Amino acid sequence: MLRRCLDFELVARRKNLNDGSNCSSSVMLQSDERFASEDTQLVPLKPSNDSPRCILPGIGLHLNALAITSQDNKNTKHETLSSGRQLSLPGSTASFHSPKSSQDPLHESLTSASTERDVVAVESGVLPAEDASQTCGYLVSEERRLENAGETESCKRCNCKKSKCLKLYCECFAAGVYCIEPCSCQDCFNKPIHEDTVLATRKQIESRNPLAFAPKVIRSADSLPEPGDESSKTPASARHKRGCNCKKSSCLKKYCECYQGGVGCSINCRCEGCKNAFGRKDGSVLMETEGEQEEDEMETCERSTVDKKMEKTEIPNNEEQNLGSALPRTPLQFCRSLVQLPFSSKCKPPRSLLAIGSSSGFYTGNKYGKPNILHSQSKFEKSLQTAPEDEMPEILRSNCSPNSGIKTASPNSKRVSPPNTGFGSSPSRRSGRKLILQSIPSFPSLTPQH
DNA sequence: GAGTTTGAAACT
DNA sequence: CAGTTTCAAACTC
Repeated sequence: MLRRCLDFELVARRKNLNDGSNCSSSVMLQSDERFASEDTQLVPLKPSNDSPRCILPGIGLHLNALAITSQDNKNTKHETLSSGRQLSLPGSTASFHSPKSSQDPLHESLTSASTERDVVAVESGVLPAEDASQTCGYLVSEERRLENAGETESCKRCNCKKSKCLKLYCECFAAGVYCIEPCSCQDCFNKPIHEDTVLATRKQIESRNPLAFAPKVIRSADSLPEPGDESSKTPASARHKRGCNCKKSSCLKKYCECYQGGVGCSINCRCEGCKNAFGRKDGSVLMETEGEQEEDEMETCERSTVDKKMEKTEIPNNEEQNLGSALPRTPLQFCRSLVQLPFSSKCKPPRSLLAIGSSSGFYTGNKYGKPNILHSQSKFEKSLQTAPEDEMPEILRSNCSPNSGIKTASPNSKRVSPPNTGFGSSPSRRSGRKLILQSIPSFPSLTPQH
């Protein structure tokens, strides 16, 4: 069901966005396709577009999906609802294997397949109406966001010089997508042409750290919200899987992965002087709407929890003001529950976001500043909330929750201990991975359940 | 745009 | 596993 919901969401967006800016529409479409492809376990793709990162479709999904989608979007745009003409390529693996010098072709093929699926699903009415309704708010926002992105900046990707884009230093590689045109990397091996190398490297990295390509920000299972049940949302539900280790940034800058992911620091963090606006390691939460303000206002951080509570209530108001719209207020919980922020001016979605989820759509190149992230997210949160969790890999849920989670890795160690974890069991994650890497021995059992 | 800072990733 | 180095993003000027 969850998966279906996501797909639906995507589809809906697609439709809505078709008219939107190129960027947005394309992105959205991509995501859709991506999902579809995942379902089918197709392999993938390569991101073709410029803004794969701008929008991440969701949860648990691999970035590759995005990549794929980007092109897909384009394709879909035209074809979408119409015919499923497409490719001659048989979608799946076959396409993946054949490295084509030009990425587009590959993409196209992959995309097409997925696209069709989406369309079919939609048309068939497989998706529940509910989903659609939930998605509405999101869609609207998304649309807006996309527009903004298109207006403002073009998405930028990696800029690797020495890593050959084969290490986690490379955002593209870390996200599981191939580098594409927008990248400014040098000696890049993260391309379809070097598929073998990429896969081998990934395997190597995963052997060292099975969760290396897993979403960095996860939501704990216990916080799984019921759809529409805001009360159950827990601010702390989203956490960085491994925790940060910030020393100087006070977790107030994007150097901090927790902050970058829009989540609060947790007990897993080894940060010093944590002032994370999304939640401090000690459990206190700063509710400032404007993250930047927070930086300036140290006092705020020092406020007692009581004060903080007060802030929480206030926040929503701020949002409204900022947005100048009728956006629903965002309960504190809301802010935190969602995961990622759309920080980037560059359209690059927080990595973790991608994984987590659904929210991906939210992040985008928003022109809003960091703080805005919250705002924008809040818009969608309601509708989206359910999705993220759904997509969350079981493994993450069960093992990675802030409390139990990855703790395998002691709070002090960065590296995640190798698998014995139930990592492999998570269908969603698996599927995402599959898209990218055809198959990874280490996760044999993962299979998308539909 | 160049240079600096930062912290994750990689290495020893 | 701790310490160090490398790296590229984030940030500053």
